[in-house]
Amino acid sequence: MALPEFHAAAAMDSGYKDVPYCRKQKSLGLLCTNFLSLYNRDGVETIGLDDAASRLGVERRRIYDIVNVLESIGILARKAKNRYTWKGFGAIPKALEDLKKEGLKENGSAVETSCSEKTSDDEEDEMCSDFNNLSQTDKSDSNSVPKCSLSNRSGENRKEKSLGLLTQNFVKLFLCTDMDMISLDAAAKLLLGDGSRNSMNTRTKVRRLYDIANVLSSMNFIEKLHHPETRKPAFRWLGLNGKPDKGNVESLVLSESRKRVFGTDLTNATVKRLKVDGDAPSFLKPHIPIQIKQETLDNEVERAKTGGKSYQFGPFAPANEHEVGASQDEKEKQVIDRESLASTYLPQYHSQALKDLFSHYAEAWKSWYSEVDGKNHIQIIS
DNA sequence: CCATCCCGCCAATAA
DNA sequence: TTATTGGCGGGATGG
Repeated sequence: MALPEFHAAAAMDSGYKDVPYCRKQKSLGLLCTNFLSLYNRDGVETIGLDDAASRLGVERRRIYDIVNVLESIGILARKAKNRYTWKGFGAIPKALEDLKKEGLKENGSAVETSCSEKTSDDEEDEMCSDFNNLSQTDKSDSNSVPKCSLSNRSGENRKEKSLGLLTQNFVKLFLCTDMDMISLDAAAKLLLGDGSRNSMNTRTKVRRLYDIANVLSSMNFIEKLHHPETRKPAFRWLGLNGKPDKGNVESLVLSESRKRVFGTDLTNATVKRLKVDGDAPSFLKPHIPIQIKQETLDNEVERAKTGGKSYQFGPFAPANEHEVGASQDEKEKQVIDRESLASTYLPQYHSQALKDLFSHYAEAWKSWYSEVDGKNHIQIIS
């Protein structure tokens, strides 16, 4: 094990002026999009972390980030070590409703903040509604002080700071409160157990929130915009649809907001951020061979679906045509690595995939509507 | 400037 | 113990 390394130093410059770096291509948001387009096909039921990492060309660590937030929204579920189960977008409505219920119950009916209408109301400010923990996975309690943690011998404390939980709390903020535009650092202060008089704590929290916001944005559950009056950037909850309100048809799917344009390259990876130091041992991971066809096209992002519904439901329309090779994806481990790595793996989708992806989104959203349709679905504020 | 947030060290946890 | 998971925050990037 360890490093089988193809220290052929595949990537790493060596003469090509290629992309200097470009941070955007490595964002969590893009990674999430790629992750989704890669696994949101029919036939996928389980996802191997190693597989995901190598196919997406990123380090393991990144996969954990993505997977954690996706799980907190119900799209995935941990099945076992190195393995997650794909639940699909259809599981989201329920997950959100549960979150809403939980949030509402936790804090004693926080009603609303009818504090007049401060001209150009801000976002948070005071209001101490700590959406603290929620799950106490400990059963054999054996007398546990009802007191709030505090000196929690490094126990649940770690979990309380998990990305997943933070994500849920962040979402609850939108679902259970009347405020619909929240700035990250408002959210950070608000979600901080409360205290949070430390700037450092907040800073860290905000960093995490940025991460979360990025993946949620990539799925269009929230959107970043600037506060009308205040230049302060904030996020708005879009929910399961891109923008409800009035039966306007317009864009049932992401209007034209893509914020993060999906680069021309569907895979992240390749090229690291050069270290402070010139050289670079660079043999950490087998990285991805620079295959990437780099077709110079597909920048029209959300094309697809020309007004009509080309696909016909089904959980998710079959990616009409060819393999995907996701057939044997149930017993192996990380055998694939080396071999497949050398060959081509990644981008066989490209624009085609993007089209499918968006079509799928459209269908998925429609089906969610059916589920929570007339009922008292999630609808915040007014 | 400063809002964003990637990278990856290294500590908890699980096998 | 080793392998997985994943906090955490330095500091680069992009506006």
